[in-house]
Amino acid sequence: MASTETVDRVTSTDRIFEELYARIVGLDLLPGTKISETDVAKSFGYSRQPVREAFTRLANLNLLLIRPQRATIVRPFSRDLIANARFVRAAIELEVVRNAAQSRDVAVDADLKSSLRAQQDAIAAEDTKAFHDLDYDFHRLLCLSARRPFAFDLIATNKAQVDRLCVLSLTSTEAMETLYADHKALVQALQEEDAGVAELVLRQHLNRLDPIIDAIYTTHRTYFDE
Amino acid sequence: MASTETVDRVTSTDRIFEELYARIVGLDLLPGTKISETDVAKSFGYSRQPVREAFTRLANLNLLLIRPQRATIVRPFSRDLIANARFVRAAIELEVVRNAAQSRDVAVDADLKSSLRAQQDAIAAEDTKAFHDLDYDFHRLLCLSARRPFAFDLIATNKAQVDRLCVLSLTSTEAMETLYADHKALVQALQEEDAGVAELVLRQHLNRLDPIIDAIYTTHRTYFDE
DNA sequence: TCTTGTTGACTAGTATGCAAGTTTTCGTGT
DNA sequence: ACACGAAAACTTGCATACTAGTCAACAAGA
Repeated sequence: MASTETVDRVTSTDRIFEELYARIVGLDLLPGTKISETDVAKSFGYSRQPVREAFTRLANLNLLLIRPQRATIVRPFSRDLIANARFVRAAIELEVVRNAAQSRDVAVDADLKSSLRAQQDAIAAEDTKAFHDLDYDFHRLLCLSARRPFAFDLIATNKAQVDRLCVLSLTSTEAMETLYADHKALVQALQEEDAGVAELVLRQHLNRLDPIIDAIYTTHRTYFDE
Repeated sequence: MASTETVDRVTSTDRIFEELYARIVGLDLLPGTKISETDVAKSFGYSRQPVREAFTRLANLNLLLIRPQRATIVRPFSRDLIANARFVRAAIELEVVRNAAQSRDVAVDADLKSSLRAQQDAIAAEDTKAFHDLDYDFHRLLCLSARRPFAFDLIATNKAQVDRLCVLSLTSTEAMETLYADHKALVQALQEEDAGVAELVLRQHLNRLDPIIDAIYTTHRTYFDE
């Protein structure tokens, strides 16, 4: 989770963390699921120790809930935590686009444009998975454009909280087109160095999650902790 | 570091973490200092295990640098990391005051006012330590006022990176008065629900660190990793 | 004197066993 | 049948031993 700048060396802990992270965010492991250090250790063929360290990392990301002497569970959704994650992501990304609008790294412009084209292709192919990946990359490029690459780590962390929820909601073609339009408008605002418009577009973009999250809350309340 | 909402139970890891955290941020442990799991374990009377877990927590906060099979050191200052921490803190806190200006929890107003008065007292007494604590509390109150208490966790985390640096710079009475004036102007802007002014005041407030950090960089370059 | 190779004292990563506390199960008494 | 209590089967927290890799000191050679 971007704590060390160099790759150094991949440890058992890293492998276990990556695997569990993907399974939790991909809802392969549902919220509330009990998950035992011993069991995971057996299934991976490692001892409890690296599993334990992977668990603490995941708990730091609010993906696991570890309680002394009690079973560790995949953290249920929490409207508070989701609101917090969205707040943080919005705060960071808004400052990113404000910075980008004022002093942009034009070397990234080509990548942004090419990302937009690829997004169009994904929409034409109705490939929601590809579009999701491109969306991830687009927001990463925004941070690069503002010369704040590190900022994307925080955005990604908080995005994961919400993404885990949104797996429950199928993305329609119209939704993708809306998001694409936002992206396009955002790039244009940045090129025109109009921080005000960029901020407005981004706020609207991020707020599009509101109805989706509300809908999931009503249909999947069992996965929430409230 | 606000990963679990309930207090649950204080573990050995918690105690070691708290102690080391205070010593690192207070510069009792200087940047670059080698710090061994075994030695710390001995001095605390625990085994390596809880020390190890405390270390990983501190590494997550960018206060320690852990490298496989190499000595763990107190993380040297890094202008990049400091810039990052300041960026994140600014982004969060700006969004906090914008929210506060639009819909404020008036129940916190009394606390803000009383904090301002206490700050005046600390200045009169030339008590920099007390003022620093009050400053910490003031910014916490701002988050409460915006109904975003959790946001302060992130602010505090990133503030710590910078605070660790600023211990090297003695706070003068004039500096305190400037900061106090900022605080006062900020509260007034919030009461007038003027988000624009509040944002400007806060940006200026946070930017007052610029010359201080530059000065420390020139005078204490040995503590930096560049 | 300077360079280089070897050796030994470090380091963190991992495995495993025990302790302390929680949850579940199941049998007993009403 | 139901309530209750004891015990067994879990859980994580912590201690300790071992492994593999890094670094520093020092001796031998140029």
